[in-house]
Amino acid sequence: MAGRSYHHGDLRAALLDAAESLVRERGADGWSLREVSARIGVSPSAAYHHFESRDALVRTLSWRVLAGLGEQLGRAAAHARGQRADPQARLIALGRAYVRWTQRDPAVAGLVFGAHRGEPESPVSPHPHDVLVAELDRLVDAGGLPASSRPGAEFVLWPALHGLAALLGDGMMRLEGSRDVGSQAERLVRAVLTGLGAEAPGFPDRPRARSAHTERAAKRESP
Amino acid sequence: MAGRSYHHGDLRAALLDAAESLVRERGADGWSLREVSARIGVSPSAAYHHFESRDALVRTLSWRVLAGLGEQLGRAAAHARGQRADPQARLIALGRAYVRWTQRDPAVAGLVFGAHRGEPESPVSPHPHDVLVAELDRLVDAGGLPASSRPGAEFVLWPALHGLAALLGDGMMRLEGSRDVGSQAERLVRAVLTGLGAEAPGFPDRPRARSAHTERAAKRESP
DNA sequence: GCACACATCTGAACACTGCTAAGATCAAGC
DNA sequence: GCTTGATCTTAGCAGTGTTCAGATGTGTGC
Repeated sequence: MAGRSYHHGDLRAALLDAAESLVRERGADGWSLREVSARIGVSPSAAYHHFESRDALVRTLSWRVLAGLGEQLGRAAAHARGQRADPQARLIALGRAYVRWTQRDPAVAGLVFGAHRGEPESPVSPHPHDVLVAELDRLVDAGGLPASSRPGAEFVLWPALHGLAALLGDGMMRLEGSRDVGSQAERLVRAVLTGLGAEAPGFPDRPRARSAHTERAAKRESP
Repeated sequence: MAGRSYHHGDLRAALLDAAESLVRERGADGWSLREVSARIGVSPSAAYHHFESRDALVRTLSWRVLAGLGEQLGRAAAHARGQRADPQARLIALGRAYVRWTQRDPAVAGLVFGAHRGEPESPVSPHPHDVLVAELDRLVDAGGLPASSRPGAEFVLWPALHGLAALLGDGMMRLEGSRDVGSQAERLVRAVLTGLGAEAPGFPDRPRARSAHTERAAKRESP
């Protein structure tokens, strides 16, 4: 579109797309910026008018992917079956979707997991973490988790799910057959939720944890 | 030692040491093989007589680090206080040690977590995963976990701990104050263990998971 | 309809990387 | 004391991220 001669219609998006394809084809690190440019038919230095550096491109791409994952998780939770009978059903569906995503796209997942080294600034919306937080709140409202266990619960369930996804994604842990992945996620979510629910009301000095994302969001709302 | 003129006494170990220092100083990716060689005072190509490639060096280093972590975790579990009163104390100590390690050495941890992409062959001993498995078995023996919940329990607790370590390590999750990290690990371990313990004996189609490490070990024992 | 300003992209170059191949240097065994 | 083999070096290749001066368009005000 928009003619392909000198000015490329939307080079920024094209770069991100090409990079994502390359990641999928050759792994999180098996590609170069020059290759991305060449695939689009543009000079190697063109990318620098849209991204500060290669790292910046990777970061931006990973934001895009993360937002897409957030939407997926939200949909998965919304369409969870059996919510009536089982209040945990929505979070289980979320967990299954998270883990399945890692397995469907291990290279992209690896890129995302490795791209956020200490840089909390991320305009990701909806952030997967936020989706999980919302579902935990909803679980409390539905009576599936005692309110006394709620504070900081996301900092138990989120790491658990993330760890499962990460280990499955980079091949450090393997399951037999593709259906088992979901079952494993379900077992993990169930165990964590019932474990949290069984906590004594005044659990020993509950730590106040904050995700980098939440931190940013909080800062934006109260300037 | 052994003269420093032409033949370097133990270049292989020296390379690993220098690489580890560089990782600690500049992050998991902020260094080059040439820099490692230069730091030792050796030509850039010397490393190739001891490692097939840069990746091979990284892999070997991460094995070494992982084995060290395994030992740390074993010691932490062994020296856990309050085992008498609380059968979960050993695993909690292990969890605390795991998470504290990530936080003490985030760059090295990042290297280790990112180095095992699909390559399960790892002569790591004692592997952290094995230490955790042994502690779970011991917990069952001590009556702290029903035997019916034991199968595959490591594939719930291990991801949970790993996720917490990974998120804390790369800055995607932050805790306030250094003591809180341990408390968070404790809460997570407790929740997972009591959650697993509360499972109905015939939990829905318990998946058979295998870690890459266990797989290798099993293969070695039954050829 | 035209000149100008601006965003966009190119070409050439720099310093650096992982890696290879051929040869120099040393230690040890006959 | 010579030879063998391991160990390290020198030189160089192809490819990388990044920069910068300049070419090429696109749109705006006249």
